[in-house]
Amino acid sequence: MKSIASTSDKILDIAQSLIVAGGYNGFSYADISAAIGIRKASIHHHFPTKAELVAVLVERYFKQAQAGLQSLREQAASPADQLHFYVNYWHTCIRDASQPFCVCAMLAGEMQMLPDEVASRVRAHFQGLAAWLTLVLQAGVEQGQFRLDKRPEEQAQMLMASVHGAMLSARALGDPGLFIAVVAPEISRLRVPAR
Amino acid sequence: MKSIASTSDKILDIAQSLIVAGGYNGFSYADISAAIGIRKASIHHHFPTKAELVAVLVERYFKQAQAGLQSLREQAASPADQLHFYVNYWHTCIRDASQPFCVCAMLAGEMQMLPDEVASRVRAHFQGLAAWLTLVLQAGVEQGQFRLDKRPEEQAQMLMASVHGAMLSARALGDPGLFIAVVAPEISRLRVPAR
DNA sequence: GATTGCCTGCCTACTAGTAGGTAGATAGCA
DNA sequence: TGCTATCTACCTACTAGTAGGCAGGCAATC
Repeated sequence: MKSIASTSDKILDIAQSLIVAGGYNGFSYADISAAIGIRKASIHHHFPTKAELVAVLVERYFKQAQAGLQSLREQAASPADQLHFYVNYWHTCIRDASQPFCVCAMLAGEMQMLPDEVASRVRAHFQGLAAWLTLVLQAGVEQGQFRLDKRPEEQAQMLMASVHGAMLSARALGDPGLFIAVVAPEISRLRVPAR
Repeated sequence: MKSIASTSDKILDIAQSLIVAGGYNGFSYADISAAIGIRKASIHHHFPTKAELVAVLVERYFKQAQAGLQSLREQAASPADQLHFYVNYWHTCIRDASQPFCVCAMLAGEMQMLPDEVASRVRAHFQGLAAWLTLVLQAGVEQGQFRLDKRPEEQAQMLMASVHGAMLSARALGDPGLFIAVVAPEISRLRVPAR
């Protein structure tokens, strides 16, 4: 079960943290090389081109995210809890600076100049996240936990925008607490008043 | 009144559109050079370093934004109208792709690796925008136009996040209409119900 | 059981091209 | 004259990517 990370996994890990810090054009093979103590050419052995590296990276991120969200829906007690766990995941990441930004949110900003194979995967992540949020909101309405002003799909888009915007504000203003301060009220207003 | 744009203005204009497209690391002096038909070295005459160019650019953007928001507060009839005009400005920019993203939102993502003189100005823009939104919301409450769940400063942060997140979603999903679909309901829910 | 050949992972050494930036000449203008 | 804006020509450092080699593992063959 416990296995040491393969070189290609290490490359992806480092690349991911570099992208989170500075985007697609914000890192080079030389940066990765220095970070994991391997020659530049060896990275090309695993990932022939930068576009391919990032495409694989986003694909991996997409799958991890989908799996995580899926298991959240299976395990967390209620739709409200599912939402709570989701935002809390990011709250923790941002607070301890382990991954203070979503890779896909980062790349979404650079969409216009991303290689196609990367751009399409970033788009897929946004669609997947919106779909998950829609399902959770729908379930919450059915169970009488949420009351929405708008259709679940629209409310999901609003929530997703709120999360990504809050990440941006937290980063711009250098205030990790801002993330939860923005997102928490956005969620709690969906809940039907306790009686 | 009508004056042809100076070379340094043209440089800033092009640089701004390039940053909007690809961020700080997404453009080079060569790109600007090609776009306005001037040699690379001539750009260095106007802006010795890239960091300085972008710092001046963000400063200019900050001042333009502040001036625009200020005059909006003086001219627009009501706080609700002021908010309406603000989001409509971006709605138009995004729809006709003239400036489909806020420079500072773009740069905020790259905050960690931005030169200090740029980062501080990006932060200033976020603070300025939040302050403006706070003032508008406060005025709206005083005039009985808005009813807020939270303190105006918090509500302003939520609104700002929503706007930036909506820009990101619109870009990621390639759907300009998504911006207003997300932001409009976020604003209309602040208004007290008509009676 | 040794030999053969292939595969993986990494290496050194290199390429062409681009990055930001500089030095110094020139042309026009006050 | 001196200033401003531009130019040509160049620099160094770095970019993504390539060529070719080499050590070790694995597996089929003799």
